[in-house]
Amino acid sequence: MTRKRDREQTRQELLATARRQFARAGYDGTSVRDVAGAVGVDPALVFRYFGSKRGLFDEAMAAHTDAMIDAPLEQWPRELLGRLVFQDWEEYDGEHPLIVALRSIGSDDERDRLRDEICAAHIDKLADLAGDAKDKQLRAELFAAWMLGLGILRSAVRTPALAKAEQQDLQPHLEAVAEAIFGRPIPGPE
Amino acid sequence: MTRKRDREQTRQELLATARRQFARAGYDGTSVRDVAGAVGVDPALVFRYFGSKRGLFDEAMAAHTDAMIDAPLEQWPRELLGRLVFQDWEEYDGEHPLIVALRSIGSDDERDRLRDEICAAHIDKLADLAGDAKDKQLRAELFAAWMLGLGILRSAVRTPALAKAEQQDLQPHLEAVAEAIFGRPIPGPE
Amino acid sequence: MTRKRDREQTRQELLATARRQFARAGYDGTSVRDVAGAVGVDPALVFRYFGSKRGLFDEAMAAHTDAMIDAPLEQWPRELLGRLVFQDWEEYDGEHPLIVALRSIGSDDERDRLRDEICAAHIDKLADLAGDAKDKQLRAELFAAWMLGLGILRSAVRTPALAKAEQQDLQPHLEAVAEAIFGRPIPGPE
Amino acid sequence: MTRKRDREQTRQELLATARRQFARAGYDGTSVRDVAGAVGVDPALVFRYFGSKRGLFDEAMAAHTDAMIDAPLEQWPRELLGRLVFQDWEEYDGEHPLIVALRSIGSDDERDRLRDEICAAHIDKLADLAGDAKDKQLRAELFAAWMLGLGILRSAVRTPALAKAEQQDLQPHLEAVAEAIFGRPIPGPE
DNA sequence: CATGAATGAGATTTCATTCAT
DNA sequence: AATGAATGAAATCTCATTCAT
Repeated sequence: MTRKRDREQTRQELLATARRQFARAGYDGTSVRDVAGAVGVDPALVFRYFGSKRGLFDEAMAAHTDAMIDAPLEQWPRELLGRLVFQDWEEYDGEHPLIVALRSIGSDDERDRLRDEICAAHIDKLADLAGDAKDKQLRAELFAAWMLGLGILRSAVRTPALAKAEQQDLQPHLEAVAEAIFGRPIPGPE
Repeated sequence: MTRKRDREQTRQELLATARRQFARAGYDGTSVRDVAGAVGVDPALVFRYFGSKRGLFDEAMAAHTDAMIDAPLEQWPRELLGRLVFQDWEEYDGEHPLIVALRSIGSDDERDRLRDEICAAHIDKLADLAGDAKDKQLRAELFAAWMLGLGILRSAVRTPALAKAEQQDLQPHLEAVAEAIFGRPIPGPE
Repeated sequence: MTRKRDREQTRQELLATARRQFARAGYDGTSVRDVAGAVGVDPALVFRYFGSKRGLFDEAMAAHTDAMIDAPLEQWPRELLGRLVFQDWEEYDGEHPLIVALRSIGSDDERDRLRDEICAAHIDKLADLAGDAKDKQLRAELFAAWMLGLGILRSAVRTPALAKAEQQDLQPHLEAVAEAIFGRPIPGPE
Repeated sequence: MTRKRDREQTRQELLATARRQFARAGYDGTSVRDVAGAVGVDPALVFRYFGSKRGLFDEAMAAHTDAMIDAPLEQWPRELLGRLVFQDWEEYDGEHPLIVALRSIGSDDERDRLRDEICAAHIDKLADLAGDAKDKQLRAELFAAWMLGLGILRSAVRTPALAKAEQQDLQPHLEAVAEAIFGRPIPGPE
């Protein structure tokens, strides 16, 4: 009955389970007991490894934010569409991690941290697509807003058309909207 | 010494306070005690009036979903922009009620209810703007996604450019994107 | 099975029980569960009434510090001997409350508070007995130290002779020591 | 990378650290983890070496009770004053070990053990100073009480005058009180 | 022998909620 | 109809301690 004594493996299992549970039920709706129980270890272990419930949450959510986009600027829109909207996020129980983060904001500090992360990771780079328009930043945010909205409607609200759409169904619309927002054509896949 | 014995007034005060608190701290972050305390009544009253904490939440959030848009079809985009993005939502402590709802989803049933509400109130009508395109519903959802994303970025994430933008700053972008999505020009204000 | 609903009575029972338990087992050795259980109420009630475990402790211990000595200066030594040494402290399970307090110091702040209380309640007044000697304060502390030591040896350590001594057995020694410390005779009971 | 493998050295370090921590924070306020951590070893080692937390405590506290006073009877009062009151107890973080012991009494057995230790080490011998008075034992306890009280007031409560007094400031008072208690002059130094 | 992964019990505290008055 | 005393469940977290490695 006693678990295999493999720290790293146990840690990873806890993180994976935490991701799913936090995604499904939100921060407050998930208890450390739940997570530990699902993995089959004692809740105390969670505190040993992650210090606190929040520590577990942060580490679980941070896991997949790292990966930077490494594509040429022109392909960012399509890349973001793929990443922010058409991932299946099965690790997060089909829930969009940004929404999980959004749902789990519990203080202004956390809100600020989330904003800074989103800006740094997604928005700032987009501004370059607007050339030297005076409202570059705004345009970037307009586009990011669309991505975010699409992600939410598709994965959280599960609106009928978006829920069953595939990425290629959106490709023409993507190009049209990107051109409308950035004021110049953004080439699609050649 | 005892409170004004005006049942209806107390109910309304409880709802108004609940709206603010739920918006600020989320469902789990708000306690019945907080709400009752802020109004100056006994928590037990909340249960007499609303049955349960969830009952209070539902009634508080439902209060302002009613108001239907009563404008000609062509003005829906602008109307929605005003309603979903550029409201100040002071009743909700500056927080977008859709986000409050989103943050408070605690079960699949609640998710379904939220979806149906959003579709009925905002999306279905938009589809008519797409004329007889075969992906009318999708286009409507694409546009709704943008609105939603804008609202979230502006009021919840508080992204810099959007946070200080005024509705008129977005008007040209609104027209461009609407045309891109619906495939035909949507006239701006006269 | 449900308790009589008398707030004040319940409060007093909790305080009385808390006094005994804290005295017997010290602050850390006593759990809120224990106290509430002994009174037959739910632990949550303790928090409702006293805010925290510390709140319960403080109120329980403060209960009997108030009573000020209202005797002429010359009778202070005998009075203190009665109060600090020859009380039976049955409310505190036979334990000297100062020792309970001493045992329960958990931080420097608490130490400081205890010192100030002891000085204000017992020591400062004693200084007047030393007339205008330049080390009045020191003499007062020397005498207070004796009282304290007697109380501890009698009630906490339960040293054989002191444990079974009566106040009158100490009276001659009290007079001798008081005179030795304050440099002048302190009249006994006439 | 692994610690110096000197069992005895590690034991001593653990004991020294334990003394300080127990003195500073009390028995309950000190965790095995703290002690082991401060020494840089694994907590499990503490259990190997000392069996239990209580075992560590007992051994740490017993360490310095041994040293017997090896002076002529007449010099005991002054000797005790030096030992019980004017030690700096730096090993115990400035805290009087008797108080540490007092604070850490957790059961009646422990209380009994402490009493026997105190009597054997300090009180019994003092009785001889009272000559053949019929209340020799009581007088010895009265004097010991004073020492104890002084120690507590000086090191635990940190009463102002005592906290900054030096041993020589107390010498005349010591002689006066000793004479008052034992009924005969006790010669001072030299 | 020593390590450290893992445990189980228990502590304080907070909440939604019920029920006697 | 309204109050507030009381409850029971659950949550986070800490500790002493054990046991496989």
